Amino acid sequence: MADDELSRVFAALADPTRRGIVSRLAVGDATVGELADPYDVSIQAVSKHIKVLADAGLVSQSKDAQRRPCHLEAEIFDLMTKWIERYRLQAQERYDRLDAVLAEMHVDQRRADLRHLEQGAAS
Amino acid sequence: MADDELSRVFAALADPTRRGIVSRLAVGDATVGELADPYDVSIQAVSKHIKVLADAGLVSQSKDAQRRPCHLEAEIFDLMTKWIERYRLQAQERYDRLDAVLAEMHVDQRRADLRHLEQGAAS
DNA sequence: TGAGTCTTCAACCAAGTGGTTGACAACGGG
DNA sequence: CCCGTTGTCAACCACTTGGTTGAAGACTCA
Repeated sequence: MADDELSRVFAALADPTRRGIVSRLAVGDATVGELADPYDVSIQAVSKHIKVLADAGLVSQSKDAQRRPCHLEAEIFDLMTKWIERYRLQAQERYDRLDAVLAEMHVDQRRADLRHLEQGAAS
Repeated sequence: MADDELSRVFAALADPTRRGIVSRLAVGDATVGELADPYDVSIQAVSKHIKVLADAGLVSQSKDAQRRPCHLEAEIFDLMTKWIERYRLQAQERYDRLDAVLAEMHVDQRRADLRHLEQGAAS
């Protein structure tokens, strides 16, 4: 994986455990232990997942005694959404233009049919 | 990487070369060779990238003699967008509620200040 | 048919990923 | 001050990934 930001964000979300952590954090902040609870992997593994999310800018951690409450950084989603929307819309416009071309072809075809009918009637 | 669809889509886009291919395809369909042209990796590597995108449902390929024109399947973007929006909005609402709470605290603080002032004036 | 073009398949390799266990740092409550 | 709790770091392992090269399949054209 390349180390640019967009790559890190997509890669971070390409794992169901990490997406689960994100969806849990959308409800509210939580400690590493709380986040690890639903999963049957070690707490160290979850700690690593959180590090990946933090490196991607999706999550931040603060200090509360020996606890490290995790917080979802929702702004970073915009980066993804913008990238996605750019190409989704671009592709959509292309399809719309294609539809327009096809519609125009149908009009032309109808005109040709009409001419053909007229010629047939004349002969 | 887990093999569920959302994971495949995110993982597919977690690579700058594959995002480049997607952005090229948003302009219009292209053959494997055309897609490989801008990159200084082998055509086989690009063919593999296209396979990853196809397995994620982001790209489809048709047949034109020995060519395999690639086509962007924009609908699959909706899957991601929906996932992202769900948690982005959920988090946003939470922040809005927090803002409301903070605003209310400020109001309470102003009331307390006011009482304090009144008491100070009375004493 | 035979040469040339476009693409994929197969085998291989270095580097990265997600998991483990063990050690340890940091902190709060008896 | 020690002990339990919380979390990270380090080393290791199996597996995946992104790249390579070489061969072969599928097709066109002379």
